[in-house]
Amino acid sequence: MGNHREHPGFDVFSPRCPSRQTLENVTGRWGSLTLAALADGPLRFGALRRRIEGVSEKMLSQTLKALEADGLVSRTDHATSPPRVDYALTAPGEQVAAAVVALISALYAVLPDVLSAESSA
Amino acid sequence: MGNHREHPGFDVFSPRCPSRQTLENVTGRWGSLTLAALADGPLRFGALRRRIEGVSEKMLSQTLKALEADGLVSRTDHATSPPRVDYALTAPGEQVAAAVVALISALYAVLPDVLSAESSA
DNA sequence: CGGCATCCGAATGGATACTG
DNA sequence: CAGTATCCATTCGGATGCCG
Repeated sequence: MGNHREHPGFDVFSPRCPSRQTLENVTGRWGSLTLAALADGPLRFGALRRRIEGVSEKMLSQTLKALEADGLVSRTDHATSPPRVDYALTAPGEQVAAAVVALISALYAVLPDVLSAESSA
Repeated sequence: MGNHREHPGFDVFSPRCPSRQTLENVTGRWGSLTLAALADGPLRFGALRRRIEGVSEKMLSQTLKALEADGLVSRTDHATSPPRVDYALTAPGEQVAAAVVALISALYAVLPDVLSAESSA
């Protein structure tokens, strides 16, 4: 179980499958970090920006829009002054974010090997 | 357990942490698909190219090089005629690839929700 | 077959300035 | 604070041609 081949309806290897685009939104440059950041709980725009170091306003905005369009992230505009907007994971978003966090954990686990591989290059 | 916060030595949210670059290699446009493809076993360059539909020769070559430099993928040149080069996951690569496959599985599971979210946009 | 080198248009993405 | 708009440099990435 747990193998991607067990979902006959979708094929991420095919450019025409919608899963491909969603995969790119999720695994894109900022997508994975955004989901991982929100896995710890809802965050405001500015807090997200500070948490994901190096992301520009523009890219964060774009990334959040894509994830929101995918229904993985929800946006709550409190319409107050000063403005306050919260971003949070939806139920599907939680599922995907958990997998992203697991991937990052797996990465951390092998990073010592990776670093020694790079130093011997 | 399984949370990324449990690895104090590394922080993927910091641009200076080497894990960040590796994460981008793994989750990059073609990185995740390459790892997923190799999760089923070693493949030759051409087979890989056919499996990952839409990837160009140049990008596949570049992606494989990055993953090889990270020590996640191994390259075996049989030096025969006609040429034959096999790509396979290393032990660390297997760990990461398994997490990628799990992520894709999670994605498949929520895709119906994603698609309905998109259609109502 | 499995590459690498080059060219070039397209897309990405950051800095800055501006708005509600 | 939470964006949007514009400009611009960098990078991406496909097409082509060549090599062992």
